[in-house]
Amino acid sequence: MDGHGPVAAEAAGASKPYRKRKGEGHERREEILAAARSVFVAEGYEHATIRKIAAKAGVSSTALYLYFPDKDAILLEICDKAFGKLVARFEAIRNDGGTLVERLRRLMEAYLRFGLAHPDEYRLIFMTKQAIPMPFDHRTGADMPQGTPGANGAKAFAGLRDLVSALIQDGTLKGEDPNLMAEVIWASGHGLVSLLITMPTFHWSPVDQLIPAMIDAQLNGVLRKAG
Amino acid sequence: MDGHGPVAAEAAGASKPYRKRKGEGHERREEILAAARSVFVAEGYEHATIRKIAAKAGVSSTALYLYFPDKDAILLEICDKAFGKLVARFEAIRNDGGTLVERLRRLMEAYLRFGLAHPDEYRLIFMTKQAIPMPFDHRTGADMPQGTPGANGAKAFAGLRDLVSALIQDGTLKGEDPNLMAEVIWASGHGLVSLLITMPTFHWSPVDQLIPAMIDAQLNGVLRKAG
DNA sequence: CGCTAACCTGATCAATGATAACTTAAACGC
DNA sequence: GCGTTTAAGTTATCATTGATCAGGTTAGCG
Repeated sequence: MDGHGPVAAEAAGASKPYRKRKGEGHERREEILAAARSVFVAEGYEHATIRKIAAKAGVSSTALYLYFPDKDAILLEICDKAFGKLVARFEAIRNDGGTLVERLRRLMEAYLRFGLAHPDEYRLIFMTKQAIPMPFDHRTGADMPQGTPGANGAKAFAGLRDLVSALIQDGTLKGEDPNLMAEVIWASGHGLVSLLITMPTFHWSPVDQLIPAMIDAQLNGVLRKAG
Repeated sequence: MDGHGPVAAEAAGASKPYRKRKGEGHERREEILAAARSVFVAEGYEHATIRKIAAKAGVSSTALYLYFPDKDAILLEICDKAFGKLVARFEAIRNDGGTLVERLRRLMEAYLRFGLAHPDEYRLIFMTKQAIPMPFDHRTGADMPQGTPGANGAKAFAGLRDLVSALIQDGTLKGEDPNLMAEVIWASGHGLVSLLITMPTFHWSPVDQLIPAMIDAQLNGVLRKAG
């Protein structure tokens, strides 16, 4: 009992087929992802080991390598799916009512709250040395192949950048280069999220003061007249 | 030859004493720190293993545990020393000439450039899940015991906070709570540094545009009139 | 000399990510 | 039915990692 080996498929009673039918490996893949997800959110990145995930999925640890090249690929896929929700949220906000400035404000708040609500995913996507390839060239706008890990992270940035671009064009926002300004805005938001995640023991001001303070400071600093 | 064991003390020729005299263990401690530093900056945090450090120091891997409780303690001490330079820099800037606003601007730029110049140290202090204890209560101002790991990181923040406090008192800076405003300013700077470190493959605008853009945005957003 | 405490080592552990070689059963052709 | 192929999984095993343990050696003192 060393962590290897399959777990009795279904606790008690009749045994279910312990192996997928031919051509249905993708189901096992999904099961592994689900198991990985639960281990990952429960124990965090570092403690989500291959063996724990395998045990939870009811397969041997090696089975994971049939469906994923390595551990990072599994967790990255989970995180990228989580970011899919943020992208959807961004899309909704961009097509929302209200002025462009109001939308930018909501976008920033959505980003901050999302990061704080999913700290492990956020950390894996935006705070690990294993820099996500980011094969998406947001400068030329060339789309990256769908399904690429990190695609949703890049999409989210593109959403911000497009909104910033519109604000520059109608003269509301200072500066000329939408990429530069979007990078600055992103960085300031990222700074708050990542510091709060990394240093929970620091004596922070209440988050509900920090979030508007950060957004106000950025908007005031970046808009031609107070937002 | 498994990575254990002492390395021939001095490549060729007469052997030097392979053991420190009694009462001179602190020298060995310094040698280990120096070896750790060189491995750390050369190979980065993850690849700075106990065994590599020990080999470079010319002692067995076990010897490291005579002087440090664990691996993190070694690297943290190195990083904290590096941050000592930043603190000194901050102190110099705060006692500098120029207006308070000019000092704040220089402080921010110094922080950004320091982080980008020492990415591995920066990462270990401010970007690892192993949240530094931060036993320093910057709210009450109670000093933490000297030598505590992370002390210099906390000191640096205190330096920023005090400058912000002075700016609020003389009416130049918006807001009321110096801690809140300092946290916002810190976070925005940290965001830029950490993103640049984490995602080197992203198509960033040139750093020499990003740094002033970020500083201008923050200062404009946070000062009562444009800085 | 002989003792003691500081200094340092080799052997070893448990956990981790990953690979190689082998087994089992499902599907297909006949 | 019956063999063959091959997807699906397993067991055994590696190398590496941080860390501990029990012991050995030597400096320095009385």
